[in-house]
Amino acid sequence: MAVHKKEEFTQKEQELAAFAKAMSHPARIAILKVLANKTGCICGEIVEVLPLAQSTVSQHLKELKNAGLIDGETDGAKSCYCINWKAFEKFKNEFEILFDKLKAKCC
Amino acid sequence: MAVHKKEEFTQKEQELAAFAKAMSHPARIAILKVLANKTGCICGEIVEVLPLAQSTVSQHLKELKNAGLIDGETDGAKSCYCINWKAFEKFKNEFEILFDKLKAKCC
DNA sequence: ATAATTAATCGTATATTTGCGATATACAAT
DNA sequence: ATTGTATATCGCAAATATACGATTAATTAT
Repeated sequence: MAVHKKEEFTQKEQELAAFAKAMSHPARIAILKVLANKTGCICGEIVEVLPLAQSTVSQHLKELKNAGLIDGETDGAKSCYCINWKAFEKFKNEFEILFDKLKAKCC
Repeated sequence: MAVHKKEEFTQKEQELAAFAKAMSHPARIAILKVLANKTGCICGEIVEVLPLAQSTVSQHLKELKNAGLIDGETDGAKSCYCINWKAFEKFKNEFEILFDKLKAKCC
């Protein structure tokens, strides 16, 4: 795009969009699923279950972390990731504010 | 990307990702807001409230329609759009299946 | 019939995303 | 000390997304 126009929108709109963007790739959905289906955090096990190169998975993890959807800490060779449920709660609420309360008027 | 890898993921994962992708731009969130805040469908009025060129808005509308988030019909010069609430319901359900039922185990 | 209005589409420039191999880094095991 | 293992980062190529102006198509107003 020639110029960025994203700044022209409201904070909430940008937040929701950024959240959605983080979930806009099946690999990242798959990663979230793996994390959500386990209690607590996961160390390793993520690269193996995905049909992608290790570097690619690492990149997707980084994006999810940047977006705040997951927490992750690296101690040397190993690293652990887990879902940031608080962030999901926030997203869910905003999503509901946006739509649920208006559903009665549905066409 | 050199090769498409999206097909390697499950149908559900791809659906959720596609849905999220449609909402991954603040302009599209803003459009959905405008549509959601009115009863029924809206003819016109959309281009004026967005800080984007008419052609750009039209493109965003097309993407939302392709993703199934909105319905739209064009009769000549005018066109009308409205939210596809059924699609939103579906997304919301899948989203909840993915996360809500697991929240109890939260770390 | 002509002009004005509305909205989709085309062509194009630029930015971002996706993906991988290669490399780097950090620790663990031998 | 050397080797192995796990993961992050770099650099690149290809695909997609974003944005706009110009054009087109269809309708409405004059």
